[in-house]
Amino acid sequence: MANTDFFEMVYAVVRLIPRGRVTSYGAIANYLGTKSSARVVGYAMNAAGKVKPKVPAHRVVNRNGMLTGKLHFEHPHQMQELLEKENIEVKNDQVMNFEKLFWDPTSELEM
DNA sequence: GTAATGACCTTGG
DNA sequence: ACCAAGGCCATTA
Repeated sequence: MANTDFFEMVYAVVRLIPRGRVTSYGAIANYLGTKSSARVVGYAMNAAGKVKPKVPAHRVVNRNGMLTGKLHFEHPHQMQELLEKENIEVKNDQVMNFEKLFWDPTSELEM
């Protein structure tokens, strides 16, 4: 039953995120054409851990580069750990050099 | 079917 | 500059 194609779209983009790179909900929503539905993107991440294959939701942060969804992970500290493993510096639940590591699908994919 | 919530973003005071 | 409120889309109760 075609589970919300919107979700799969989000998953596809998130899975395309290069290693050591991060993106924001609004960026994905914007790429999908529904920048107003940034909340829905976040909601999609809610089921990310239930979808197959699993989606690297740890590479998705809010516009401020803050790990807002880390609390929603199976293990809150896991998100920061994964990000650090990707060579990404995380301090105070915030991604350092966020603008530098920011990966915008609209610019990388859609161009 | 209506109401409330949410891993957000934008705009107004 | 900082604080507050609204809007959008989908899911769940």
